[in-house]
Amino acid sequence: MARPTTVARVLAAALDLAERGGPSALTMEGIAAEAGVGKQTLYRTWPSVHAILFDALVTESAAAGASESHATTFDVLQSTIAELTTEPRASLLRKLAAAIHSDEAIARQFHKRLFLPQQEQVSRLVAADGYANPKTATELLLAPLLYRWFLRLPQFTDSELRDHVEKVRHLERLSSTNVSGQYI
Amino acid sequence: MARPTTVARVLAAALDLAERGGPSALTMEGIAAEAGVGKQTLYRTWPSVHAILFDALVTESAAAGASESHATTFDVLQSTIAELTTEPRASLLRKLAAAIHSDEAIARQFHKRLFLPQQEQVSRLVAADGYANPKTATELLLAPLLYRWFLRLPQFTDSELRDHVEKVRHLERLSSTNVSGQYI
Amino acid sequence: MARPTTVARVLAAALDLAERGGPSALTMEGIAAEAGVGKQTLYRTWPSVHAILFDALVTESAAAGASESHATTFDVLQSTIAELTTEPRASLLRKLAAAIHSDEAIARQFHKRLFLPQQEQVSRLVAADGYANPKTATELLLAPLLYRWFLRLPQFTDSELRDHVEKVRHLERLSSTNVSGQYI
Amino acid sequence: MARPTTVARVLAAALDLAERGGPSALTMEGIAAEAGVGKQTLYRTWPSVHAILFDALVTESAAAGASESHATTFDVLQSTIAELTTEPRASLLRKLAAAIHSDEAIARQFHKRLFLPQQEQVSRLVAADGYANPKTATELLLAPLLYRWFLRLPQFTDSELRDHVEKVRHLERLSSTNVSGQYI
DNA sequence: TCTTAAACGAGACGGTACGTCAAGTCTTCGC
DNA sequence: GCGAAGACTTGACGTACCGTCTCGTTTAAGA
Repeated sequence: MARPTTVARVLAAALDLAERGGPSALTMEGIAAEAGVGKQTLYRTWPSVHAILFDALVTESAAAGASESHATTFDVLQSTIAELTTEPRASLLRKLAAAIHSDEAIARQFHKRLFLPQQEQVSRLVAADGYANPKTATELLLAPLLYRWFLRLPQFTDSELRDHVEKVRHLERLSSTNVSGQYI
Repeated sequence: MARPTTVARVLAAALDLAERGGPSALTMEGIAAEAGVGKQTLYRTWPSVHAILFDALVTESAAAGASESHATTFDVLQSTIAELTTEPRASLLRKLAAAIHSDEAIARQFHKRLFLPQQEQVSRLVAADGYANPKTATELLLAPLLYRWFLRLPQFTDSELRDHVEKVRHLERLSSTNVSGQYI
Repeated sequence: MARPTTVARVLAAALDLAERGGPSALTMEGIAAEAGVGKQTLYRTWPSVHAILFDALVTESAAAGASESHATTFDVLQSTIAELTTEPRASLLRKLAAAIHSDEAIARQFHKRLFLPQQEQVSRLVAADGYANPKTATELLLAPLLYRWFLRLPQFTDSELRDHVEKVRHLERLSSTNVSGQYI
Repeated sequence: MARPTTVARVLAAALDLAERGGPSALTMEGIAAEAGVGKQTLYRTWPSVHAILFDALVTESAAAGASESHATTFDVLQSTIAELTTEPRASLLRKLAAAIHSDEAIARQFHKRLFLPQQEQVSRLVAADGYANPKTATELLLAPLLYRWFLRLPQFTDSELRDHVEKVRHLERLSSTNVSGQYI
């Protein structure tokens, strides 16, 4: 519907504002002004600021990430941390995260479009590593990262992250033992 | 500064609105109208909606919780989940959580006034249980709960929660073994 | 420039909208949508809504009126009233009348293309009736009609109109007497 | 409701804009900006631009006119013409007149608050002059003035106006004769 | 007991952003 | 390659809250 150049200008403006003005600058009016675009053009294509942010994030991922194949669980988590803390992505994510708490639909979108891909990457590696319960292992691996990001605590350093991965690995080996006899 | 009856009316109004209208109804104007109070009365006592919410949450805790002494780690986590999902507390927490993402000061307040008490309760029990690293154990226990709340995933059922606690307990026993030699 | 079918569709759409939606529905966008035509097609042929309305009025006159030869002054005034009060012409005229007050050019067009013909028809009859001052007589005859239409007062009934015409006729006879001696 | 100083600023701004920018500048946003006032302040007191214009006109009348007692019919009509042609009143009236054609409620307000007082002044003088039908005489006197204003024709000069008044006076004397026998 | 200063309700105020509508211009694509 | 469809910028609409600021009016304590 919208012309490609217009879309590009809008998403670039969103990224710019995220980096320069912080999350509170990410308003429909602000983006329109920054992009040199009418408000109606925004509303014609995106129903809300959040929709723009999703597109901006996806675009930015496509541009930046460009599918590096991560070798290890550690690498994926490390790059997840990078995503959560590097601007402008961090600002966009914060803004979306705020919206998650007022609108369940946005929560679903966030989960599906932004979080699941990350999660599945971890899951695949975890499964390849022979964990007994890849699903819970993935949660145990990722949850503390998100927990620290959400509460704005200091993130894992590389060595802490390494320990964290090791710990969960051992846990899962233990679990598999458990399942096979000791506790059932 | 403010009269006790006024404070009570305001906090009650905040709780009412949280339950009835969802997080988006929690505005200064809405609370003032609901409480039958002038806006300036609100601003005289609280600098922002968030400050009111903190007070409302603390008050509600005092009224409801009234310091049950939880015997086990499981019980504490179970009641944490209840807090995260029972109205009106859930709505207030969502609203605050949203603000966390736009204001670091609120994040600190949230962490200090609402989250740390919970965390320390867990920590004490965990330490009493003889975990080698109570701090990381606490994080491993709590993070998945918050993770699911944040992403609005289905929360742990009682049996899942029991498994989760067991898993972390074994992990920490293993870790302590590790530390003493096997893996280093 | 525009194809005859397009022109017809546009003018028909204008008449339709005038009848159905009242004067506020007569916008470029509305007419384009109603006619199933791009906006640029409108602007290519007509510079403004008003231009379309003029064309629609002229077309409608041609279709409806088809030049009945009115015998008497009374008949002409009666049919003038009918024009001012019968849809869809009434709505188009109201819309144009509104524009008269913001744009002098439209006032001139209105006067020249829509009002003068009416006026001259009256003038001819009045002159034929032997009035001393056909010009002022015409004004005295027409002004009250327009005055009532403009202020949305109840229009002349047939008998009131008959009295009105009689009164002006006598006035003019008196005037001619005056002119010939009594007051000069 | 609104504070007197605010009202004064708003009405002054409306008069200023009418004089400087023409009728198209008389928008809610424009007035708010010119008056240095929030839009909500306008909407709190007046439902529309037109309501502001009515107030501005009434205020301006009160300030300017200040109840000159007109001696003669001619004087009243002369001052009516002045009102219709002197800025900023002329611009405000044009703007209102435009609205009359899209909204009947405004027509009623216009008639009641702005036109009737004028009309009654004429009526009183006409009745004092011993006209047989003061109501129709008033209409005959005023209609041509409004007619020329509406169609933006040149207004009556003083001498034309004098003739016009004389003519209607004679007409009415004739009418009274009629009524008493000749034509009934 | 009376006064007096504060806290109060009410809500006007200047702002910012919302989401919508129409104006008039510019671009793309199908016939 | 012309013209219909419609995307574009602009600007006004009317609304919701923001945080500040008067207003009188309680209300509670000290004189």
